[in-house]
Amino acid sequence: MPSANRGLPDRHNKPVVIDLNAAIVRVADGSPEILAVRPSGAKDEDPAVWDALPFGPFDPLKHRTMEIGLRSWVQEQTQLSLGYVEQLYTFGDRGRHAQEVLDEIEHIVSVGYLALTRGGEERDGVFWRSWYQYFPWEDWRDGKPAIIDRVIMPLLTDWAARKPDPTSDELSRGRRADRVRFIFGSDDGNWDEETVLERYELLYEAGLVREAARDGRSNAIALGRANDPQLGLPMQHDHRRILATAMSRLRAKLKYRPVVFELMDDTFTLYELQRTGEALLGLHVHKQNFRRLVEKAGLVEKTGRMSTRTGGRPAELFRFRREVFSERPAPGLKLAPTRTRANT
Amino acid sequence: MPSANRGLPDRHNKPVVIDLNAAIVRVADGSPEILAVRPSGAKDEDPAVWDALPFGPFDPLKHRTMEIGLRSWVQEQTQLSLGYVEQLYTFGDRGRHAQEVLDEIEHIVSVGYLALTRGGEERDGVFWRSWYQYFPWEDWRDGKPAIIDRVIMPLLTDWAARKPDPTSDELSRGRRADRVRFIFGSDDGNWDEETVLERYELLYEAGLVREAARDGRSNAIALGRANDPQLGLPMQHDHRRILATAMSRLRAKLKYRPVVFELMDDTFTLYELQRTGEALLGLHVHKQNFRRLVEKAGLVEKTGRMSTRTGGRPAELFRFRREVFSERPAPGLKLAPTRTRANT
DNA sequence: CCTACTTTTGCTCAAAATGAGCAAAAGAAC
DNA sequence: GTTCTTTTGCTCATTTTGAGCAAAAGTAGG
Repeated sequence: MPSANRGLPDRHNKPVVIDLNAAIVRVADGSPEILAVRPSGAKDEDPAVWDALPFGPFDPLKHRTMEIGLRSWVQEQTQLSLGYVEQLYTFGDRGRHAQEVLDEIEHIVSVGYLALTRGGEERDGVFWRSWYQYFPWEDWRDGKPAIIDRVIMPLLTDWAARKPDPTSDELSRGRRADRVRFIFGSDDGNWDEETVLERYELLYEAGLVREAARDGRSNAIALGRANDPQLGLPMQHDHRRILATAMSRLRAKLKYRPVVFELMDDTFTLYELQRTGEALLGLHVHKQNFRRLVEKAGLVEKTGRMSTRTGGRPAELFRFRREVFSERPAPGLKLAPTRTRANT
Repeated sequence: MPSANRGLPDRHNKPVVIDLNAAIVRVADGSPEILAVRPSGAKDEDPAVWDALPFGPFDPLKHRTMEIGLRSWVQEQTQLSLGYVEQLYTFGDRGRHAQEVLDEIEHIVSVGYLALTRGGEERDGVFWRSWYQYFPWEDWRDGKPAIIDRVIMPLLTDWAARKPDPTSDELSRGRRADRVRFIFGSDDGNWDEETVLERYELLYEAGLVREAARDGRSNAIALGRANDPQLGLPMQHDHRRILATAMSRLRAKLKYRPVVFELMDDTFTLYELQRTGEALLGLHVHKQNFRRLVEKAGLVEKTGRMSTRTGGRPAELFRFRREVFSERPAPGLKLAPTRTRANT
């Protein structure tokens, strides 16, 4: 077999252990929710216990691919069978997991996945929570979140003014200010809803999230504030980072691939579709233009039936036009934010 | 420590071994090239020996992150220090690696990376090769590659007409025809240059690439043709799949992030910039519009100097405007293909 | 110096896409 | 009926896009 030769001399790798993590998303009535787990026995309200994403091991002997492995234990753990699944990123940082893991013999590499679903019950220890509870600054549907100007920007500006730790591989001070300015977009005009991950990592570096303190990245000035619930709920391990990655990916993908429909019921009104899009993006869009876009792109087709639960004029029920998959570049929702409020 | 609790009961994962693979890209004079390695001792011309991507182990004890590990042995192996590096995808399929690996005790998970660079010498066993030698059907710069109509489409059409193997999780027959039509875009009009990976996987499934035969996925009818050099050079392991992933990612990213400049010299003419863009996309773009786009996006600035090696009127030399990084959504080249040939 | 040739650069123009608002239609609630 | 709410249809100015014409500024060859 020609392929039997390897390009390089043999070597012995250190064995590691693979952890699969799932950010499972649904949208329930305008709220984008992700499935969280808590250690059995922990009280729901105990703030000292942090949520986790569902996660589990990858056993290459049991499952042919990682995705199959993921589906299998998600099913077991949560009684939920996943539809759309997409790999996000593989994190392998040493010391990423907190102290408790450092002295384990094994090294853990964690592979993050994004999954979309339409529903699923809660059970004890498994429940849905709005992702904006972990990322309060990401929801701009009612304008710029107050938390940004009231808490985040002051702390970040302060952090940017300080000298970076010489041991870090960070650049100069001016850079910090730049990063803050264009990642958090000091003026509203230019909020980029896709850079969720960059924002989280900035907050982590600046020591403004609790995970940073846990990992020994202390920030005396910010320390008190990092416990502020307005800075979002923390998660175990690096799960909040994985969630941020999932949000970034989903917000981007929405625009060029018809993935929203994985989250919709079989039939829906155009406004319901718009609402889930907005929920995910954390932004408002112009209603009439949204409708024009969706119809012209041929993403939906009329069912002929009407929905009466609108409160106003009944809305036509639509369904996803599956044929778009056979029409070349299957498009998404090119949602552009509206700047004007008051457009109901 | 609150984070010390784990969401789930302890479990014992099977240890696996992590392989890092690098698709290292440069563009030399209109040719997009990737760095390939051959086993030392193998003759360059021997077609029974397949190229590989540079790859190496990840040792979590030696390197803090996978990316650092990657950079380090790429440096050792190829004397090349990488600039831009981006993680692509983690492949964990059992049986993905050919037979020779199946009886190894360890399971291998391979993480693919894309890296961009400006040059670098060749050494024995390490050399640059146009990526279109591995993917001849991806270069549309001189119109639709003849190979598609002459070899690929007939074989695929034939394959689509046959019944899928009942053991596979494939769908019905009509689906196959659909997939062929819209992934390979039977009529030119709708070639999507970004779906490199989908096309490779289709060819793999249909048994039209040599790796498929190696992995035991036989296709009697296509078998003779899979050795046709026009179907591209094979690579060891799943390296051609990783390369396809890299091409897809790079072609997509080009359009929304200023990554081309990682491949350019310090100063360049606009046409040189266009040529590398075209080389990567495998398409032609309208010259005047390209210039308009690039200048209006503020991606470049004049240096004042001129280039005389144009053969015609001297061209102004430009440089990348680094400030774009501090101006919100750092844009890319929104290259749209030209349909008209003969626009020089 | 003059004449082709080549390539860069500037500009125009029609067609399509985008962003925003006005207003009629069709129900529910009272 | 009248009022309120929401859906739906349409218009309109502005930008963006795709494509082509033509002048400018060199080189190469006589």
